Amino acid sequence: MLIGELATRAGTSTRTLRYYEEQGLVRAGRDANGYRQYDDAELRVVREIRSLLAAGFGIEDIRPFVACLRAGNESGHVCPDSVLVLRRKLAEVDGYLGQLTDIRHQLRAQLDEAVALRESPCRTQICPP
Amino acid sequence: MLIGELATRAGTSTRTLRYYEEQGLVRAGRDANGYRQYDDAELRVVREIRSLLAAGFGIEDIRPFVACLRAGNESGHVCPDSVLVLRRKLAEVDGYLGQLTDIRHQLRAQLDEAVALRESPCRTQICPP
DNA sequence: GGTTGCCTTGACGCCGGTGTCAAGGCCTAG
DNA sequence: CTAGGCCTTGACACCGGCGTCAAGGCAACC
Repeated sequence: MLIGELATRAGTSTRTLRYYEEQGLVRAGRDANGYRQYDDAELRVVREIRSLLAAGFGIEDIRPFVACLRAGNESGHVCPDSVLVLRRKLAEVDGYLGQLTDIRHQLRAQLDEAVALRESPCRTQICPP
Repeated sequence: MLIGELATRAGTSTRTLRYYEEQGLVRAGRDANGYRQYDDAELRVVREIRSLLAAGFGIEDIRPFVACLRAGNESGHVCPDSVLVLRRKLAEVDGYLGQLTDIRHQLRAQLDEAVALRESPCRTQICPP
């Protein structure tokens, strides 16, 4: 499988695949032409990468998952190193959730306050020109 | 008030204040030396900016709030334009919250699955060297 | 006069995952 | 022979809010 086909099948671009290879995540053989030749298994790897990236993982975080897949596992997240990353990421996400929730409350409060002021009989706000 | 003092009082750096000025958010007069001279009111403006940035707003989003403050309002979020931005941001934040919540569920599920596999009598995972 | 500490503008670096363009090689079909 | 479609490496652009260094002016004190 050439790079264009893999890109299409994985729903991404050739540029992206070359980047993953540069980062040591994806492996490719070479044809006599110098064209990259991909094993069918790489499709799973690329999909795993894309899925993890979409979930907010960074390239470094993804390495153990790929290694886990390459070791012959059905899924990339069953190995100890992957589990560590999963735990860390879960804690991170919980942190973000907490912050976002606080921010949401603040926004809600400010919005309510602004609306209340606008609807009050005495309109106090002065707007820019 | 010179830039260093404002920076200290606002809890930020001179670089940051110059950047805000470059973005048209903060205003400064000039001494005969060419030194920036700040009005006391700018401290409030800078604090408003910092607070909004911390809440995830971008520079562009912040403009209406500053304009609102400059128009003489007690708070920057009572003007119509600010309210629009607040509404938009609230929706955005809700979107992020939804996504993060989904991701959290996925992480949780994958983590639980991995742990279950590890603790099962039949250890199926094969780990990388 | 020299040192210290403020100020000035200008400009590059970062982070991370791509888009995109350049310049060229390989292969196939007309 | 040529046109077109695949491939190659290399390298710059992006986004946003600064950090940080460079080179120099101004003010005040010893």
